[in-house]
Amino acid sequence: MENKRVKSQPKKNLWKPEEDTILRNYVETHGEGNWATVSQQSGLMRGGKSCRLRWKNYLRPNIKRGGMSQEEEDLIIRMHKLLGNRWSLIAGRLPGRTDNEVKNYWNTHLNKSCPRGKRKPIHSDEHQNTTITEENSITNRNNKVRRLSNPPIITTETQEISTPDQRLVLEETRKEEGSSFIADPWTILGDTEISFNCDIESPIMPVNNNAKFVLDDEPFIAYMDSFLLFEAFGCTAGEDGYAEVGAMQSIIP
DNA sequence: AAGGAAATCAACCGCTGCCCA
DNA sequence: GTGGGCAGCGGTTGATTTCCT
Repeated sequence: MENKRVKSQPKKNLWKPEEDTILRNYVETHGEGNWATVSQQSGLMRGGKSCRLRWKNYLRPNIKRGGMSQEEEDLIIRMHKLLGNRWSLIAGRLPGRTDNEVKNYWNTHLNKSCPRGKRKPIHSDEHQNTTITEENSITNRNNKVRRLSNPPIITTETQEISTPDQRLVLEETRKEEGSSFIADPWTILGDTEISFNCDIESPIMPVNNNAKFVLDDEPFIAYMDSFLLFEAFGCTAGEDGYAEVGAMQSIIP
């Protein structure tokens, strides 16, 4: 079976090792970008898009291949719940993973209402421990069910985080990027009700409020986090530059 | 062993947004 | 202001692999 691909001439334009070498050498010499001219200058009979995709998804340094870890899978699930099919943003939270890979992984491993099939899962032991048990919940290794969506609760002073999952995502972001809340803006109100004070200080939208969100490492990621945070919670900049809170219902089904 | 069904994933396609002249 | 070129993104396709009967 292994040799099928070798024996039969592929109809699709799969990349050959020599093409990979040419492209890799070209990019290492000239740098990324100008994909439209790569094919002409390198001699590759490929379109710019194809070259860009091949480089981005397979040849780029630090690309991580192989099965997703439990942590990565968890993160994908949570990020997808929060962001939807924004694969590039989700992949941005997974070092070494590409949007294409994340998308494929979601479609083949995670986006199944009724998991079944003849094949063994790639990580059968992991899938055994993490399964989507119903539409809005996840069972983790410890067999604890985490609810993924609850009706949002809005108060006048603070915005409620409708799901503990949303807090997990943002807390993980904080941990991973070395960001720090000067004062924890989160307030747990009950089992599933968590309050978040949306007065946030960030590199792109400084405000001087009681709860400050400071991202001091990796400016780009911090920028993205700020963006995500503001986008996710419907924050917009007010006239005075202060963050204003929009309707959270708009992002929560 | 053979054939069919299902799963996987690399690659392509089309659309959108940004940049620059 | 606008039109062309390019990069990036998400959706889709289809070849290949794997499993079951």
